[in-house]
Amino acid sequence: MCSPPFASLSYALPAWLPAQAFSPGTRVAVPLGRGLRMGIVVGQPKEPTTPVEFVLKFLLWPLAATALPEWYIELARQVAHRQNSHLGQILASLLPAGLRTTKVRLRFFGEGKPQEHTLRDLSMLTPEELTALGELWMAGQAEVCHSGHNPLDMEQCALLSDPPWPVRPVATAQMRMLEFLWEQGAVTRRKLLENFGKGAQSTLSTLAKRNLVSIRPLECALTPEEKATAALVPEALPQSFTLTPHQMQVFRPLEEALLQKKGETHLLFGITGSGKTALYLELARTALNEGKSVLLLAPEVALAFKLWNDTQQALPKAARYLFHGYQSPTVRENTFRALINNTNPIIVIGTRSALFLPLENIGLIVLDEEHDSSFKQDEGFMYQAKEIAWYRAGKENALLLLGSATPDVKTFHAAMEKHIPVHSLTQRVGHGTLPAVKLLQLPKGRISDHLLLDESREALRETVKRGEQAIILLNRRGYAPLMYCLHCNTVARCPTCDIGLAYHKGRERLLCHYCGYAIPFPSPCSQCKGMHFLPMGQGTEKLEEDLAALLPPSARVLRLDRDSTRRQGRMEEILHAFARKEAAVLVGTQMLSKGHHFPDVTLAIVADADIGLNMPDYRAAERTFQLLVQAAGRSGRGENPGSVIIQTRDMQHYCWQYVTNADYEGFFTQELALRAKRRYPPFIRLALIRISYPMDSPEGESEIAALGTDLRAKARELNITVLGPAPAPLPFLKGRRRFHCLVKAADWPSIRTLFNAALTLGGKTHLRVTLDLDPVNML
DNA sequence: CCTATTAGGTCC
DNA sequence: GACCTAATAGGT
Repeated sequence: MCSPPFASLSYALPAWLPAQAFSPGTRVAVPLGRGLRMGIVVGQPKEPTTPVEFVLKFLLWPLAATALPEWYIELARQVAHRQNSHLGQILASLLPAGLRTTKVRLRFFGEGKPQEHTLRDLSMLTPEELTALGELWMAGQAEVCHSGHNPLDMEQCALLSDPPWPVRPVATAQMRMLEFLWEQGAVTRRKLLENFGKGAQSTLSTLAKRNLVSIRPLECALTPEEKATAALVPEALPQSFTLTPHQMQVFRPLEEALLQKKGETHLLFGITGSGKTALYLELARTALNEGKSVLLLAPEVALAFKLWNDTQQALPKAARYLFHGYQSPTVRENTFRALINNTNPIIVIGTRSALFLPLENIGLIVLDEEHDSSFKQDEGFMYQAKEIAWYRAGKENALLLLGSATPDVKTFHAAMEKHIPVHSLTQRVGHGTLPAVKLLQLPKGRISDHLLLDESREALRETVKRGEQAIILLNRRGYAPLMYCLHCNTVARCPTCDIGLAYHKGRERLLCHYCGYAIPFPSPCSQCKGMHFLPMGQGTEKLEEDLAALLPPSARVLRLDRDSTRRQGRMEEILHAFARKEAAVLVGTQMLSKGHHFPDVTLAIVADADIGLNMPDYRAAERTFQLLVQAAGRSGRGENPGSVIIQTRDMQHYCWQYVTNADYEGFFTQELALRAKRRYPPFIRLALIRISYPMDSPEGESEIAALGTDLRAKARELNITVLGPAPAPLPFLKGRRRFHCLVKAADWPSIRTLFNAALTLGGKTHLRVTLDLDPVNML
């Protein structure tokens, strides 16, 4: 059952269709209660199990002639077990929306004109009539029509410009709709109208008339933006994918591992700019020649897109599919359908969700930038793509290749322990050498007007004067992270999260980065009605503004962060404009540190290197190291040598010496020693039990205490360490009070046992308790 | 005493 | 999630 109650229920095989029409994996319509539901046949017990306590209902009708492969159900079963959730729940989140609906019409081609039935119609027919239709179905004389042809579902609404929008402040309906689209991205017309109720249609058409919002038909393959970008690429990225002798040395053993089909995992440890992509593509070619399919995964859409374009160049004849979470449901559904029971060798390129496509006959799975935290989904149903990829590769006897310049400490530890073979690329392609790195001391305590130190500013001016490009990394979006009211000496805070509101100048809003709460700005202080505020600290928006004043007017500055890329296709536009040298400087958050290839960038500045270092997370140093090495790797990839400036308040931190020398192994050794001493992964298994209750619930506090006592008692029994429950680093969020329990154990099963115990002991309380194995986000 | 509202459980 | 039932509060 793929909608609540998500349970596995038993149904009787009907007389009107043979059993093979309902083989495992078939999507079926079944009666439930007095309605109809969509479900998936997960098995056929040979003999009736227990004596029947109730009368079974009949399966009504299959929703497709081809079933999902059995391994797919097994994969879902494994995931469900690990999450300890229902199989139906998992299947529901894996299947694209169109395959979960019962709103279909069945068309039967008998004698005379074809007859159409909805499922509700079918459930009213007599067994004799159904038998007649069953014969047509089995003879292939029937089809399933998805009634997605309603224009409401086929049109997509998207913003055409960034805020602030030229709308009168009194036009609240228009403003709300624009804000909604900004938050949600492109949505179907139905979704938009459902969210705004009556009058929405006229608001929408006004916005469309004023060219603020576009209404376009949904495309079935690529969105218009994607097509435009794909067409742009050859001129923007003239890259060669012929392997150098150095790359060949690494390619041979990997090729051999691929051909042996033993389901092995290998690590490709190659410095930034060493041409890992060329190796992936050459291996993909090998796999295709073997008649095997290939799955190429990147941590985020922009990088998946880059791989997509690279594949186009290197393997123009291969059948390819792009798949990621920002595609429209229709596009994703089409890809999903096309892959069911496909046996031809094809390449699928995408983000982590592409792992759950029903792609078969896989010879190679690549996880590029394997250390990236985006490979873990940490909301909804949580999974680590690396584990799923490992499972899939094992089942398919495919080669799983993990690639990174800064591997996950856990992966590298496994490699050092000889569990995974490592292949190193130690030279940059072409003339590129690794950039020289310089550390600069930021003044302690005092908040200065300018984020960039004189030396950084000078280096920036020089770079621009030479006609080269620079990138500046600042991991803080918005204009200012805090707004200080000069009248009552307080900071504007989010009412539900108690976090300082960040000022976003372009949007003319103060907003909470954790729950999305937004208020217009300027507006009077909520405490004292004062109108005088002092922005504190600097975000990317402010930096962009300062740079415009610092540099000659001819040197344009572009900004890449979550705000500037909200509109569909904007990220590609910005990256391509920068690649085409339409701007001299690109300012951005960590988005810009990842994988992009700009040959003319010779300077990378990390404006505030300490931001990530002070996070309450045992991986803070690892993350910072990875981020900085990746960012540094953007510099000096072309003919000219590059340099990197890192501004920090804490010159003494052990992280920096390894960053300046790009010494991964040195960092690894020190980090590992620290983790062994402090008992952190990879030496133990770490999990986080998140507990929260509504702020207005008076029972919460005592219930937490009771649960804590139970947990610790159970933990002693299982020989597990439990710390807490303690208030979470963000103690209030979205109107809930939040607590954490940090769990350290020797293995995963005992943690799961503990958690299940906690759930039953907790029983019916006001608490919401969730388990996060190997948490990525510790806030 | 009757009806409107709601919390809780079941669906095969 | 949708729907049914039992329990409860509020009104006549």
